Amino acid sequence: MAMKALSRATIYQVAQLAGVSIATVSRALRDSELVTAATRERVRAAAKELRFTPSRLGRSLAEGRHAANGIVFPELVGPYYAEVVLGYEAAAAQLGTSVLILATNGRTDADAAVRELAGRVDGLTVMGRTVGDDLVTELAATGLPIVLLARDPVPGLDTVRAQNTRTARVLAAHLTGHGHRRFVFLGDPGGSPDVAGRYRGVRKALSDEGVALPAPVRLDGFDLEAGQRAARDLIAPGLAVVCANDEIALGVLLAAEAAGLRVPEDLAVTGWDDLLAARFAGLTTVRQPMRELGATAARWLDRRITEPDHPAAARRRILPTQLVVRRSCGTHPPEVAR
Amino acid sequence: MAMKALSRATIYQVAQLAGVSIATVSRALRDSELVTAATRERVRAAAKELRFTPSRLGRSLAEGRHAANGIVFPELVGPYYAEVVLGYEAAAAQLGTSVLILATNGRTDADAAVRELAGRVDGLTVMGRTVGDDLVTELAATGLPIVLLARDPVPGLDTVRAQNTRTARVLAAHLTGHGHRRFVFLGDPGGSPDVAGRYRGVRKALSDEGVALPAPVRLDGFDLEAGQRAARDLIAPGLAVVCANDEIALGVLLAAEAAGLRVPEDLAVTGWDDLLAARFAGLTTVRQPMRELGATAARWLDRRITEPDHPAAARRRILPTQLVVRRSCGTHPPEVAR
DNA sequence: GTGAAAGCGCTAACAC
DNA sequence: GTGTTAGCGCTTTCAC
Repeated sequence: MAMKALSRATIYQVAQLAGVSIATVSRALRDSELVTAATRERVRAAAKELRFTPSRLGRSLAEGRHAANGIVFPELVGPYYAEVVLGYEAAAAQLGTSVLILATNGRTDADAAVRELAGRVDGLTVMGRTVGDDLVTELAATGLPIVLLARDPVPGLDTVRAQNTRTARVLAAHLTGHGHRRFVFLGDPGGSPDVAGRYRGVRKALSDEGVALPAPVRLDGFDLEAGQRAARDLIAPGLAVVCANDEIALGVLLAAEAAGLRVPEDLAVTGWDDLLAARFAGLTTVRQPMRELGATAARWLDRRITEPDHPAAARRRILPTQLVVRRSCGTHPPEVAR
Repeated sequence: MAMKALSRATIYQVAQLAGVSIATVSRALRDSELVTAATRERVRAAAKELRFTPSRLGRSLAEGRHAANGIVFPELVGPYYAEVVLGYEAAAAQLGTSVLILATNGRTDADAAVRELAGRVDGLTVMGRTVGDDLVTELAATGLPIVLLARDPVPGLDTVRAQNTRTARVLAAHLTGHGHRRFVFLGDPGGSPDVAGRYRGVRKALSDEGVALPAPVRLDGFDLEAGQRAARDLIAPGLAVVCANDEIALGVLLAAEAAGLRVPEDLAVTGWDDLLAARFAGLTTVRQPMRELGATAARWLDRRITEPDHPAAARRRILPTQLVVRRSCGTHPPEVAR
């Protein structure tokens, strides 16, 4: 009987108890073919009695790998990033690797935090507006596998993103189809590559129809309050407000209600992401495959990690997104569901 | 000029380049007082030239600590867990530790995954319905600091949770105040300690007023679809439907609409969590301090890790929650805002 | 089949 | 002040 297991047992103790060398313990526990069934059993029993679990640190140091990878994202507020991270974690777990998360979240020392993270993982997924391309390039140059997610491509690196520009054009066309001619875009294209793409798409579709899209209205955030504040001194009857994401759009909806403007009769509003709230707010928006974004990044990264000798060309994938028409974009025939 | 930095530099290379021993490199880079300014500079320069960053593995192995801790949660679906995890990450980052996340998410090998995670961290936060108390106790017995989050206490371990029972009583009283007398509870108390507390509170408050609460209606999930399905063959005029969380409640709302029942005239519905969608659905619910839950757990865990010699008694904290009255619970005077 | 021993990259005693 | 050296806990040649 083992008396205590307070300080974790090491491979040496198991070896001693089983009457073998540490090498044999290592082999036996890893199901190597080079051990007798009898020895294996003896070692197993000893390990069990001592409640032995190999030290991750010792193992990683010896193997030269962490069996973990990291994801860096701007913030976990709002369901969007959460869903992406969940998809990532689920895929990584399936591949047998642990996940370290890092939210840069307006942190001033984001670079340092990412560098630190880089030292703990076999590869890194870098999302959107977190750190600059220079750091990404620098880390990639050290041989660290990196996948870019929802972010402008960098030569030589895999990139996964969602369709922005094209669906934004569809969205804009839908709005002009409703007869809208006066537009504003709420959100900072400089704040995220995704938003930049959406802005471009809307502007393009509008200019194709001879409608001008003013410069984007930059907000001090991506959340509901930011949208609400901005909308207050902006909204007016006849306007179509295209928002960078759903939270902003929901803020606009609240502001409109407060101002006594009806949506969509007086004001059209659209979002992006198709959050749960969008459905209940009757918000026209664009759905994106959030989990799939995360899962794809995790799988690609794993491939880069496990096949380092396979320096395949950088891959790029753009996952499709989809316009979801609800009430907020204009008056529809009655059969249009919520 | 360093020619390449493809394979990461080690402390030995820096030592050689600087013409000192590895011990001096270690000291210089860690701002030890035991090095001349001149030496320090020389080492710094060499390290910079080689783009040297100490190996996390080597360092952790030598120090005997990971400088990381983990959080285990059931799933990241729904904004609730995401917010908790964000609060956790933010607090941990401030304390200088990395965060490993693990979503058990219905995984059958949750125990194994948690054991594996336990080997990578200095401490663990275990949330809700993930793994059993037996495993938690076992891990705690090895000396691993553990904090329980949104989960029934285990002797000797710190526990952080949100107020459930008491606010549930307030909620139920509010409903009877509206005149409701027929109730159902949607959600499985066995599926989460939080839900169990909510059910207890509602039942208690009702029985205090001589109203009986039937056995809970167990769902096959905690999401919108589950609520929708369950509501279909359940809802009837005059019923007050108390839901375990907002997503279920939102599902009920959709089912009610489909069935041609008006809320709150024909049917009262309440949720729990105060998701963004609840606001737009006019759903009466209970707000909980999600980020604060995560942040508190992270801070408590850090304290346990950094002060192992301080075997303070197990702490328990119940963070307050708050009833948010909207339209769905009953007809209100006009001044009740959304 | 099994053991001895050499690392993996660092930190921290202990010498000088 | 700086260097030497012994670990930290494992994996993996290389002998036997």
